[in-house]
Amino acid sequence: MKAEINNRVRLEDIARTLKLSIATVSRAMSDSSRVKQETKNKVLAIAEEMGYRPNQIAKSLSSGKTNILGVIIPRYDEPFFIEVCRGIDYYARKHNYRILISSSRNSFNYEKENVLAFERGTVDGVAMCFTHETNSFEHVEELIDRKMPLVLFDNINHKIDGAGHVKIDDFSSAIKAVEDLIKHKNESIGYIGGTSKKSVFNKRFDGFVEAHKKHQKSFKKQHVLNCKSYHQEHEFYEVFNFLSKLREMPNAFFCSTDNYAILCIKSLTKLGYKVPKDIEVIGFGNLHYSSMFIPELTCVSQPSFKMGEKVAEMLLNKIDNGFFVSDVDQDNEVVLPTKMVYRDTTR
Amino acid sequence: MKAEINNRVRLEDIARTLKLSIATVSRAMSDSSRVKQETKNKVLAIAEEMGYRPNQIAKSLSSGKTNILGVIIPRYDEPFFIEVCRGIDYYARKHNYRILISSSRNSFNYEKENVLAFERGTVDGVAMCFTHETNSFEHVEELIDRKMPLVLFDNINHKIDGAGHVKIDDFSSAIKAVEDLIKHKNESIGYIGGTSKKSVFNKRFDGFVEAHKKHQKSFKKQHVLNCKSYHQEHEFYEVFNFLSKLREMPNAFFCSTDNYAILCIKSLTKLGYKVPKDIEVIGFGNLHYSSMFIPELTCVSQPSFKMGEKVAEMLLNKIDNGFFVSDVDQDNEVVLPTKMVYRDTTR
DNA sequence: CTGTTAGCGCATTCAG
DNA sequence: CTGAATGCGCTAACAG
Repeated sequence: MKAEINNRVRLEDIARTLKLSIATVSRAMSDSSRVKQETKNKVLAIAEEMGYRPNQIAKSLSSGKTNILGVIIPRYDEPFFIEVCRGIDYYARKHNYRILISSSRNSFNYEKENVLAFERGTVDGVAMCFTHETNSFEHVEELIDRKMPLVLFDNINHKIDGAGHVKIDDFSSAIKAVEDLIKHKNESIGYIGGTSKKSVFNKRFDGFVEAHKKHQKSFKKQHVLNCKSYHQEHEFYEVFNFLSKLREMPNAFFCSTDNYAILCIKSLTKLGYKVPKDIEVIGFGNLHYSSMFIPELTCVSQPSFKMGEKVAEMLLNKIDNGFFVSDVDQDNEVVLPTKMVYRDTTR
Repeated sequence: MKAEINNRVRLEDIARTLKLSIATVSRAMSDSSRVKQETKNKVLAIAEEMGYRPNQIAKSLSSGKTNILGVIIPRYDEPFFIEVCRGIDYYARKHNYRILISSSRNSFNYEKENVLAFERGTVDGVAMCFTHETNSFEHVEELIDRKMPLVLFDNINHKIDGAGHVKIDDFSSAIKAVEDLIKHKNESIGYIGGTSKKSVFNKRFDGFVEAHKKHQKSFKKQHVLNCKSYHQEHEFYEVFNFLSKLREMPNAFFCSTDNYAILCIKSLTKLGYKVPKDIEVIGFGNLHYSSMFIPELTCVSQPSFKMGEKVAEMLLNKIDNGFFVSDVDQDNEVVLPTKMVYRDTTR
């Protein structure tokens, strides 16, 4: 009756036509060893015939599992985050999980809203990356209090007790890159990066500073730009404006993302400089399009996809093996290696 | 008791502490007019205090609504699809829906699997774009049979009865672009595009042909490439290889995506040609990074974000107003306008 | 091996 | 305005 109304076949319908109990049908569907093979076959056959689709919602309510991972990213339109999502998705689906992505639209308020949404029982665990605005952590601590498995990645400025952490060593990676620039006999090196509110950028800048220290070099404050804009166009103007006003141009630039490197190169080109002949540029990230750019970008390569896989692995571990356990490591932290990729924007 | 086990506060817990019935608490939570304001206040206050979070799963099972839209895209790593998702998400969240994105990884089998997953009651409607492999439509017809609101977008090679359709006019857009190239007095024009299995590409190619016809021009078969590769690198080699083997180079290229345009320009540059001085290039799509490329890309601008919004609008219409209804239009089809964006790869 | 029963947490009749 | 009872579709404990 009901089945005819909403056109959905239920276990009950199968049970009735087969003159079995719902329990048996349910067990047959989940291939329980406590059901005769013959019965299983019959159930499966009729289920197929009737076009049965298990109701995932009912299943979840009953079992307490949704097989969905919540993923919170600061924004959609940054290929890095999409790559991480791809990695999470890749690992998750191998293990019969799906992912539900929520963008925080670069806003702390949206981030909190996203966390709240995931407290409503729709996901079995949460993977998230903080926005640049995020400066307090009650929302994620609450997640932990509620025993929600949680793994943080990328922009981690604060270690959360009980959560997993997946990141790269931004500091060392930046040192490595800037050292290359120093070794290339560049007299002065500039830095162009994103908002200083974002810890990954700060760490990359710290690496920039450290590399100079290490080699007893100095850099000029006026060669450092922390962009405040958020949209591609505004960012471009900010970078272009900064560069066009420089009295003396550095011999090289270290940029905290590939995108800034591209904006930098674009601006330099407009200003009549040749990259890398006049000025070398190194980016950070190694997105797909970085190698498509002309000239092809030299950069620190960040394992975005692998980061996603690792995040998913830790998360599923927490989900399966209980809350505070992490087989991945004991610190609840994984630091992924980066590597330099030399292409055409360095000599 | 239970509440203490899984640490979740339920309506029952609130009801007990307030000496009210579950029903009243439930009504208070949904701001029913059938509850005294005073009671509502008390309920809301105590709910807040106890840290109540409604169980969305239970809610869904009971109400038959999940407030989730399923979105199936061919792949994650194509910015166009992410833009569409952003648009869907933007509209959806304004209306209290969330989206669950599933990638088909360019495979028809995965696509079918994704559809199947959405038949399990986790979503209220489905928005989808076919992969290039998709050549039969039983899976979506089944979705329709099961009364699942469905909206197709972008790569539509087959109109599905009962589904909504959102697309652009690939044919006319291509004609427009190629006409520009013809008007620029280019003697011969080449075409570089993606797999001929994808209808959008075919339509763009048809437009290429039509523009020639319209102006009594002809083009050479050897100036046409339908790429078969799928990964950026392979694609690059395929394009480069194609171009390097041409005996005579056309004066311009029309490319079926921005990405092919970039690969084309990159290859031409490597081969010693100047764009646009020697050869003009027009792309299709207008992704964010198209304007960051050097030289900035001239292209057909496709309203990706808006397409997403429209998709969500149609889908929510179908969900709210019943299955076969669509307030948007009567044909269950929306064709979004494109426009030419002139930048630096044309003269 | 199979059936009976009792929830999962909430919404929603139907009573009052 | 509030409460008691039923059911959403499935799982799982218990019984046989």
